Amino acid sequence: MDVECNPIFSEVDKLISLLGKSKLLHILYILHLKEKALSFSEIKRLVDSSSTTVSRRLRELEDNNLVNRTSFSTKPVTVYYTLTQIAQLLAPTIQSMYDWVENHNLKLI
Amino acid sequence: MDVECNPIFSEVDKLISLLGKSKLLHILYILHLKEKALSFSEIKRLVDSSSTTVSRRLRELEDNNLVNRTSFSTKPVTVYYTLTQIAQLLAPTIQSMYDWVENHNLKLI
DNA sequence: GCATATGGTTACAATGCTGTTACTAACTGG
DNA sequence: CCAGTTAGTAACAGCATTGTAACCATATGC
Repeated sequence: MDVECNPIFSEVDKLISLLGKSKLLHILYILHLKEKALSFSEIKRLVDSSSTTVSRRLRELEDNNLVNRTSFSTKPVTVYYTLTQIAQLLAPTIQSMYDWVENHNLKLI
Repeated sequence: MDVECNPIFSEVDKLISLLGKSKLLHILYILHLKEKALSFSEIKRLVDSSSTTVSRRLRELEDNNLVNRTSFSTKPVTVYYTLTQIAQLLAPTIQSMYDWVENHNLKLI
């Protein structure tokens, strides 16, 4: 076992710390469900959060290669976000978390 | 979608906040892998953490019905922890998180 | 000129979480 | 009596995260 020596455990720590940030999981889930590129304002509306939070989360997701950011020179500018290939492989895991919550009506503290 | 109105989303928030606490996911994972009851000190050793942290996490897991706590009147007293049935249903999700990290050698920030 | 829309950033105070240290209590063995 | 084992708890300082409010630039419509 040797948690302290196994690099997998510290990498999982980073992942769960990232996923635990407010709204981040919902952003990934919504991008997965919609199966298309979403703009900043669409994401902001769908997760019902402030610009600050959405901006912070999208930046962190991009830094970790979990979302692609593409900006188009429309007027005004629009920026679209999609899941990266690696994030799409994580999507079933995220989905199963939502399913678990839904199927066993919990009362977590 | 309506994240703000959907009770599933706020329940998932609670779940991910819980899972995000330090060492908590590792405790669940180890209890899943070992497939048997583990004592406080075994858990402490396996996840390589302080009494304080292990104590806090086990208490939170118990409060959320994710672990069973059973104490035996040996001398000195021993306390054993196991996954609840509902936690066992979450175990594949947790396993898939570890697998994802292992299979796509990441460099998360 | 002014409001609105897009997509953000900055600063700040409050809250929450973390690790460390010290401590408890019951019991055994020497 | 003293050390060691089991299973924790209490207090505290420091760090991280959060939400709020204000602000920025660019461009269109009236």
